[in-house]
Amino acid sequence: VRKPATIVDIAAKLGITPSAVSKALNGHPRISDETRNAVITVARELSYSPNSLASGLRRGKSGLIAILVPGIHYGFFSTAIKGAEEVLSRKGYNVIIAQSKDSADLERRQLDGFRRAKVEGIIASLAMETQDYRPYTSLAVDIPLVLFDRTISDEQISGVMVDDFAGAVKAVDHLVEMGYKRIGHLAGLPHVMPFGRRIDGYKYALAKHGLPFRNEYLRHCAPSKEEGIIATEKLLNLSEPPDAIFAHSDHLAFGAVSAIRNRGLSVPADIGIVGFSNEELSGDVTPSITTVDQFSETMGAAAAEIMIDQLHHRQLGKPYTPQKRLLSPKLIVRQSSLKDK
Amino acid sequence: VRKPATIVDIAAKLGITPSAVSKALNGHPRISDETRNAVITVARELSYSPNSLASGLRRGKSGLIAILVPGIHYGFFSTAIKGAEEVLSRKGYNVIIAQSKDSADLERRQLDGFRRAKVEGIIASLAMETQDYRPYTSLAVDIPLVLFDRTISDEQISGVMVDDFAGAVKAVDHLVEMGYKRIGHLAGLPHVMPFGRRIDGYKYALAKHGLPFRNEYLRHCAPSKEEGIIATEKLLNLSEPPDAIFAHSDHLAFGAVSAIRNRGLSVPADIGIVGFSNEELSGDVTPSITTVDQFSETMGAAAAEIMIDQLHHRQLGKPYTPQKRLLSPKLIVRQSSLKDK
DNA sequence: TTGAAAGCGCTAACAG
DNA sequence: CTGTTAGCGCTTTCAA
Repeated sequence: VRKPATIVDIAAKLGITPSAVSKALNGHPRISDETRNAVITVARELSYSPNSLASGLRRGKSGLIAILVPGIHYGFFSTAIKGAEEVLSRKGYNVIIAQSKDSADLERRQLDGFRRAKVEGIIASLAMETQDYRPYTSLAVDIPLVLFDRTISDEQISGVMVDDFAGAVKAVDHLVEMGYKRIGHLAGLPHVMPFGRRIDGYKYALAKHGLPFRNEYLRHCAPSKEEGIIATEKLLNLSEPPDAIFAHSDHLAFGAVSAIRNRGLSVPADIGIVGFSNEELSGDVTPSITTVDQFSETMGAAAAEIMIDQLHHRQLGKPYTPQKRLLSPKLIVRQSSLKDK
Repeated sequence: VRKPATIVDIAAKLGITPSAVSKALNGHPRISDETRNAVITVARELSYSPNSLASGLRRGKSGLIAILVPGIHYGFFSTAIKGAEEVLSRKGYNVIIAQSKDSADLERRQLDGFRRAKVEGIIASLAMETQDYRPYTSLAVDIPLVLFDRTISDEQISGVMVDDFAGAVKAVDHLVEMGYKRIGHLAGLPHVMPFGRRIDGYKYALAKHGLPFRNEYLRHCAPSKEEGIIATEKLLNLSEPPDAIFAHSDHLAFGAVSAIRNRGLSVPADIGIVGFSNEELSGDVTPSITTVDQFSETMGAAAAEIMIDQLHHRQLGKPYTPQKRLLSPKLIVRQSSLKDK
């Protein structure tokens, strides 16, 4: 295990000083082409690789950007990470990731880890459990922060989200158009912003169409198939069960389909279903699931772009006004809501 | 934007030296409890956060471990990353990730980025395109490396994989048991180790059951639904088409089902299907897909554990013998292969 | 155009 | 038990 070459080694070999080597390597203007080329040649010979811990320490820049998500394995988040990673690595940053597992405590610890690693910026989506936003607001004072999807409504923090309210309205509008009249909602925890917005949109759309909001048609659940099954069974047990369900995630929608079929009922003939998120396989199941696309990859990329912009301002010492980007969701109509009227 | 506190600030406030502070903070034995507690108190007051660039530079340890995968958004890889991240972050490492997008060139560049970041170890799965393994073999000389799933058969490099040969045999055995006789294979590129092994297992199992291997029953394709459709149509156009298909990915299996149904044929009555990987929704589609589970999360976790072990040896200056871990895949029988005999 | 010198924040001998 | 000193590899004035 030989020691990696440093700029001192290169300097020694050429009989010049490390500072000259540094300048040559960093495209500094005040250096002769001759020296520069010589340096580059020797650097290659010694297979020199810059030590970014050292340059980071010196310049106060680690070249690291962190991404924190509840869980890497969820289709939505992994796709968002993909979108962000591509933008960030193209700009020369290394991307560090961590998961909160929806725990406020773990989330804090991961943010601490980022702080120690001296990341230049943090892109994050809140843990479901998080209700105390101070770890984020205080973080944002020192480190550029961009939240996505599960954001907070703080003017000082940049955020990217989809218009969840509009998405929910589109979903309900569509169900009404298809002739469904008693529309239930498998909702998320209302304090999580996107979930709350979806609930608001659901209520708004019902009212718009002159449909009553019924408390027993609103069920809160975590976004898993299992919870979807349980919640749907509860709905089906009502004396007057819904004839359509708007689920706040596709996983819930899968559960709903499964519960409905277990009762010998059919989707979409008896009960219509619309999900949310457009998971990878939502179009491949039978019946295929009508859903609201959130453009997760675009969200990740947009968050990364805002981060780059913010970093750029900071570098120039310019003041930065936090950005809010709102993407327009898209309804994707598939079999699960296509009632034959 | 105030400057973050350093150990010098803490030392100044207490009238001691930075080195004493360092010892107190790192649980060094030669320090009085009194001083230690005082230091900890002041550290908290100043909301001190260690600078791991500085300590990393000094100690030659960055606290960073890198994971390189073809694409973060594939269910298999994101789950493996999740498994690895949990082990690594529990051990106090920060995890940096990058994707090769199956390009050998990008893969190289990402590895370079890791090298600059002075990561302590690299966990990777090869790009599909990669046939020249030198970037990895030469890397492994300097930096602990663990490959998973898409590995190379180099004794000097640790690896974690599933027994793809056995998995393929299980798949074919099962189809034969169900009464299928003309079994085709939607295969991957043979130079990618797991895909090659699956082809070998397929051939071996055919022979074991006294079934002929027919070249026209073997089709190479990338693991996507689209390619699955195309390849399956080719198979169906044969004068004597297969009555079962073993696909090397679930996505291909989805495509196969779709192509078969388009011909007015049924799965599993006319043609049986077995996939590979157990994607998240493979049990939820109709018909549900029989598949071979690879335990992706376990693979990621195992790779991380081997890495920790390897790092541990290195720290103690002990020689390390590269580990190979082979997980046993599990056949999950679902509707797509359940022929009514 | 190049060199000399200082220092980023921390740790590890070694001395006291 | 605590302090002194030196230096990890790099960048950045400032001077030559």
